Amino acid sequence: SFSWNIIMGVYIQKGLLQEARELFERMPNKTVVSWNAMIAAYAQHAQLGVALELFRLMPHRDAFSWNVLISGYVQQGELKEAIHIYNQMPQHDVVSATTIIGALAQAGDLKEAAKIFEKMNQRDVVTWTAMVVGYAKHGNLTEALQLFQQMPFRDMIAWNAMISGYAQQGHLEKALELFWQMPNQDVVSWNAIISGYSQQGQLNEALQFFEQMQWKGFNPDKVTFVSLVDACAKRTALAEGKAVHFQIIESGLGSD
RNA sequence: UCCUUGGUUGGGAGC
Repeated sequence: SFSWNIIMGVYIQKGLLQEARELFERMPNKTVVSWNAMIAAYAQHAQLGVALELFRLMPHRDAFSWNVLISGYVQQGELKEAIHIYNQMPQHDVVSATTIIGALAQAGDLKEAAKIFEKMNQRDVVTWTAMVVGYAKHGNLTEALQLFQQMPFRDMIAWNAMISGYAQQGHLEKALELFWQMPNQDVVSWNAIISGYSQQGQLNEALQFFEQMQWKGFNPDKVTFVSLVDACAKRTALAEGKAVHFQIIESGLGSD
């Protein structure tokens, strides 16, 4: 049954829902994972009705089943309905709570997000990061930083989230301070700074950082280049734009 | 212990 699920997963990944469904129907030994995967596929492809129908039909539901459905409603922007399902869930786990926290935070309802956050008995690094991002994206960097500092454990995504928060609000000095403070950077960290400069219209700083990232052996990606092109366009910096364009071709990302 | 759910970086298009 593992192998059936894996093949079904390939269909789903390619967006072949009909094929996945046919396989699902023909599977002699459907497990809860098969059901969950099928429900997730429909939920992510804006077919919540079908997802819900399968959810109701399935013989045994686990936490994944609930979470898959909840995140489907969140992804389709149906926060109210997502919360409604969340409230019907027999036992919330860290994923379901984090999904709702993330959705509330994104919608700007940080009070409600914080309420759930505080009520949770276990939070993990994902939960903390969702809160940090929520505050940062809504301009409350003080609260974001406070939570960030209170985190029991910080992974690279958490660092990047905090850095991006500062960068997006134009606080590049603070962003840089954290950038150099973090244990290791990845391409996302570099991009966060570069796009921050780009959004501020600080093309020279962005280009300087771009060079530096390459000295340090990081490969720029599509996001890096889009940020730079954007910065060049803002300043109508034709020469710089051409230089960046040349590097895009050189990097093999020209067709993206 | 393998298949299904939640957090971080960009311009545009779509929902």
